[in-house]
Amino acid sequence: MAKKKDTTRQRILDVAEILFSDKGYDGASIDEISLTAGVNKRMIYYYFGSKKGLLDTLFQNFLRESSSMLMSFVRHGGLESSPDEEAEESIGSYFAYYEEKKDILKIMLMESLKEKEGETPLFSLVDFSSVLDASEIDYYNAQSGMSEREKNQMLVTEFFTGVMPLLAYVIFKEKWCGHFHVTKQDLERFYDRAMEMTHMAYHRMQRKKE
Amino acid sequence: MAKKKDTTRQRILDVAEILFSDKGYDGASIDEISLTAGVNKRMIYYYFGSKKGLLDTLFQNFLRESSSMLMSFVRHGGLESSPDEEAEESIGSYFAYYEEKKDILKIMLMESLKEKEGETPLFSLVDFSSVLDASEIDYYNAQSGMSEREKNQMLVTEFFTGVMPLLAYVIFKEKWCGHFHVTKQDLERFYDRAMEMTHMAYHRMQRKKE
Amino acid sequence: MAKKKDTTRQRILDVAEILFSDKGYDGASIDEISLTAGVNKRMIYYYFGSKKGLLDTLFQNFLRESSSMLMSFVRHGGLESSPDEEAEESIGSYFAYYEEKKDILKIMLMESLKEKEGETPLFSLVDFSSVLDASEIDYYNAQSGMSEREKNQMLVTEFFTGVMPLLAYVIFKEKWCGHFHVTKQDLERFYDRAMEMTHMAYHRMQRKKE
Amino acid sequence: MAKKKDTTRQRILDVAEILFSDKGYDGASIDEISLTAGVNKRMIYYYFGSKKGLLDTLFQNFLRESSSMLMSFVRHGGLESSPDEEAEESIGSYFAYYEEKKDILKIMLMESLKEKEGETPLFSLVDFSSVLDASEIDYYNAQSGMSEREKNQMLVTEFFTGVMPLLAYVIFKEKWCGHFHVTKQDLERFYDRAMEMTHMAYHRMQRKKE
DNA sequence: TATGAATGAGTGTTCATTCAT
DNA sequence: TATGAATGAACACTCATTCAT
Repeated sequence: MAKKKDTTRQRILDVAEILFSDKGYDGASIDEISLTAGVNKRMIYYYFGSKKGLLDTLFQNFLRESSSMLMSFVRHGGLESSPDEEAEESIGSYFAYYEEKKDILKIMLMESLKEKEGETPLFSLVDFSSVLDASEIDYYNAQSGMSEREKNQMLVTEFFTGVMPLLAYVIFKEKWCGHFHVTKQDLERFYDRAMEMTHMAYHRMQRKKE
Repeated sequence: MAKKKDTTRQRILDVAEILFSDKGYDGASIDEISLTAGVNKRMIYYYFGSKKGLLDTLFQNFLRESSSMLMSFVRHGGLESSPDEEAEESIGSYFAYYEEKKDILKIMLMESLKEKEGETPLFSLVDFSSVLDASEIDYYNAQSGMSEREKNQMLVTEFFTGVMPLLAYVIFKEKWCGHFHVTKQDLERFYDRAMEMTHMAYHRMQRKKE
Repeated sequence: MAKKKDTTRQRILDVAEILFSDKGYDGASIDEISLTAGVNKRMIYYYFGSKKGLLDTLFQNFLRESSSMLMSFVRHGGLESSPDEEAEESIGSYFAYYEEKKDILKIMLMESLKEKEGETPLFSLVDFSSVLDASEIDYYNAQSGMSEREKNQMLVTEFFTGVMPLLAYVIFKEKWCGHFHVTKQDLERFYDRAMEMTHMAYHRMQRKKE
Repeated sequence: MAKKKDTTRQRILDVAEILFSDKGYDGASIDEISLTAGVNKRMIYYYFGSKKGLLDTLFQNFLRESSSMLMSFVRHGGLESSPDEEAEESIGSYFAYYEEKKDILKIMLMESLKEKEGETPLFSLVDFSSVLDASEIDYYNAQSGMSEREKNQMLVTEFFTGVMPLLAYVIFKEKWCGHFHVTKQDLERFYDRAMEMTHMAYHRMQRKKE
């Protein structure tokens, strides 16, 4: 049914994701997006209202998709309550997901760096409060047995020593290989090892505590 | 060195650093920079040739300054060969330096995210080869007793699990506090603790090995 | 006459009258009209062919309505041949009619100000030739006993010192009250008095002559 | 001195006055103005900041010019305190001034018809409060011996039965001649006669009263 | 009667850069 | 060193109108 109908809209979204990621939101022009997508410029305004509306749609689509991942992660008690093998697997799926979504993640990082609005889209990657409703949060809090302080500590640790390195890795992978003359396979080994020795070591220790 | 002579030039540099940091290189216009700095637009071209030249000057000034820090770090054998207290101190000075230079660091991150040019200014933060000459590098390599592979592993670990978290912290500090409703002091404690449990734990282990 | 049939068409006309009056013909867009009227944009073209066609329909509807008023006015010999009380009453109905139709009158004034086309819709307010057929005009001319010159003088006097002040009054009423801080009631009294002392005084004198 | 310097700016103003008058503010585009004036489009923004700024400049220039006329009119006690011949002469100069400034007057009328902003530039034609300072107004009030109510009555009478007819006359003169097939000379006679019998008659009566 | 999708030309505005002095 | 004036190309966005169904 929605075949012919959605191609134009979807083609715009696909092209916008690539161009925003490559040149930044400001650097990519409506003209270039419409030209690359092979659609009339006006169609972007027909479907998304404005350039900002196009960006917001990209973000919302991503959040809708990724929220299920974040929710299942939270519901299963995070990494700490799982046995080592499960945790590894969970990490692996995160790794793959970030690889797949690197374009939109890069756009989110870029937009988060701007000073103007209070919005910092990147925080949505670790902020369940935006994806769970109040009752779920209460339930989770009760079950996890963590104080507010412990929860904040966990968020900070996850974001700055877990998410940010992974984000940087998927974004800078190619450039690093080119600059430092290493193969992709080697870089992946180095990165895995680095995370193993730092962030993963911390998670292992946390699990032992319990 | 001259005084009157440099005020115009320096004022341009100061304003450009702030505006590029706030709005991005593309987002800040020559008109706005000259207006904010209170100088004639033409002066920017007189001193820096182009908008790109202005950005390059900012980067070069930063690299000239920070290279001495990186060099002394390298010459003393990195963190591994130092006793714990010295290492702590060294880390502390890094922390303070990044705080102070957060504007230019943010610009470097932003520019590094762009796809077009091969340049990734952010890598200069860990790449001694750009700051040491060949003979020094040879000497350092011989002295450190590290294989090429070990050196690469170290670079990756430092960049992704050391530099990136710190960079993210100085850049997102204010925004994090606003979004998650924590005080600056608390966030700093959380961040310190996070780094302690991950990156610093790894450094401690490295030092023990030797 | 049909009911369901005319709602869409009529809704478009109603909205167009308001929006053209508020923002001018150029300032009001087809998009806004269709959105406000809650009808599909294409319907405007179905019913009126073009934006210009919509405007023309508004004008024609008004002229069809007002022509009967103008005709009865002319047939009864204008204000001059009536006794004072009838004249007063006639004036009063004009006043009320202009109040009621101020939106369309305002549009006619706006369009009359444009230079391009030869059309000056506002003139239709005093030009019986557009509303009477040739034989009626001949009959009227013979009966009134006015020369061509006297007729032209009368038209000029009516339009510039009768119609224009009334038009300006209904259009600028609200704005005048806001700007000069007078109540609507006071303004109406001032305006009535002004017309009494100028235009009405002239009509009284004309009646006395005969 | 200011010769070469002012040509571009002045040429823009001249062309804008004509095009705004012919096609309306919305109907005349920046492209057309710059093209007709033979200047680069950007120069309009260089000198006036925006299209609105260009319009405002036109209005301000007119007000600065005409304010002296309005002030001298007010200072000499209006028409009422002058002998008949002087009054006639004063009226004559008004007539000529409106003829000369008909373009800008037409723009002011057009803009006054728009609903949006509270501004009604046309009112400035009779509102001394915008052109005199407080002490002058007080002096004038004391001297004229008019009550607030009498002053308001006078403003209303002047605007609706004096200014509006004259405005309509200078704006619609050509179109009237074309539509009703009368010569310019005849129309002027008709108009003069109409004003003589209405507005001027009122002024004569006012003067007699005193 | 009705509609969602599509179009090309045009809107006001801003860009980094250069000219002449 | 400094400056006011000028430029062409690009920017995001809107216009009245038409297509296929």
